[in-house]
Amino acid sequence: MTSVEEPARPGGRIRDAARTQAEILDVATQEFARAGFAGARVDEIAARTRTTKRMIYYYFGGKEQLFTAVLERAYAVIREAEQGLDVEHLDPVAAIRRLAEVTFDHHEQHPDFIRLVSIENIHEAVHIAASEKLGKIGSPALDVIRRILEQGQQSGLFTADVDAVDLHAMISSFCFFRVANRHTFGALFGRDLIDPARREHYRTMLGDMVIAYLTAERATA
Amino acid sequence: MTSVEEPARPGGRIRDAARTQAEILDVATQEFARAGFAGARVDEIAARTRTTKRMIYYYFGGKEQLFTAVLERAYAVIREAEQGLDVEHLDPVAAIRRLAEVTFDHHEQHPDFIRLVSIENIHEAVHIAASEKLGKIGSPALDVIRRILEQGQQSGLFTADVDAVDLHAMISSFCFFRVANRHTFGALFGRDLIDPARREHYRTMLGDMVIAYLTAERATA
DNA sequence: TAGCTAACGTACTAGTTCGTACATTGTGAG
DNA sequence: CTCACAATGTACGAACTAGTACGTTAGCTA
Repeated sequence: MTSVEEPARPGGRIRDAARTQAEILDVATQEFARAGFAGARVDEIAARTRTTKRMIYYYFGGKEQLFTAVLERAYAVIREAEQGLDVEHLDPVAAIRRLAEVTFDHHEQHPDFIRLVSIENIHEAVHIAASEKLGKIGSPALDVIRRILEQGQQSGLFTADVDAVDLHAMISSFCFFRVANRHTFGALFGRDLIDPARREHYRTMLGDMVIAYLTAERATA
Repeated sequence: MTSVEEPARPGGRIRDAARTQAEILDVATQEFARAGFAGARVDEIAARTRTTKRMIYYYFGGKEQLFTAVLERAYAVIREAEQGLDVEHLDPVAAIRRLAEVTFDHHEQHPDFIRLVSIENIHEAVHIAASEKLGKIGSPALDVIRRILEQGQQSGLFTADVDAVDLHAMISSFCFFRVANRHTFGALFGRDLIDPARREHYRTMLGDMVIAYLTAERATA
């Protein structure tokens, strides 16, 4: 989260377009994640900024476009994390496990991102569809998965014939659910999925699950 | 979904408290699922009912309580489906696979339920916490899982030392993600997780994954 | 059949919320 | 130094929205 924290120059306005925009995005991210799109209040966002509501409309055009901008920046962060993925030197099993751990860690560390994605799904991804930036950016993680999978399958280590997108879905679903559904799951089953005491347990469980799936003897269909 | 469809008696009001309440709940379920809690409009719910907004407040008290009532009924439906689970006669592997399939099918058939749960998580499960009905109802599925797991572990078939709650989370996460994140996933990766053509593929994948995890040789820690 | 009450409808209000018209000031270019 | 425009602030309004005050009717019961 690129947060902006310079103290206001005492007396007189500050004129810094980039800073103002970044600050609006920071606060808007929190507010949308807190209350959903409809529940978020433009006035509330403005109030928690060092600028005014006028600026939100000046820079972003409206509530809808602001939400889109928030989404775009949130996705940029995860793409960046995936860019830094360096697992090509590992053997396929270790590489997949490492990849799963990176996803696990990122989701855990960015609950606001998870909430934004949940919210965007309630709105059937209209903002992503409308965004040029988000439209056709394939995840860098996908390319990595593709290469590891190929290696593992050629060497005969991986028996499953999944493709990269499906494996990505499998890993994401576990990591996403753990964060997104934390509250209802906790309320209904009395178990906090985010409890630090169980963190390693779930992190290992995810890796075990994925590797077990990839390396299991498949019924000769 | 208990839907109400009797034609209105022509001329003159009908007086049927149960029917009115059920109809309000039906419409409210759709409206909340469509737009989230804050996005849902009480007036819109009333308009699509054969009764008026006054009745919503008469029977439910307010928007918040109406949402709670909607949640309560939605959870009652899934509990009912789980009650009908009859897998005790199967061997552990088949039983787990069957259980996963039932979850898979139910989630797919009740997208509104999934959306409501997503929405409730955005609100940090306050309505579940406030509800007496939803507070301490353990899922019937959990008991079933517990028994199957015990069987499988005693017979040495299952090597993993998961407990029922974690296995439930594992199965749910895949099924939930597939429905809940359908839109963003489709928009970003160009793959519709709900495409009927891939339904069997994912249904099998889930079973394979869970069984592989449960039966894999674990590293002797 | 009179009367009582649960069930229902109409019309309204107080407060909110997104968005904008208009006025103002900082600052870099020339 | 000044001038043009980007950046900013103030004040307001139109539309919406949850919730309610008050009046009406159906249908059971005594």
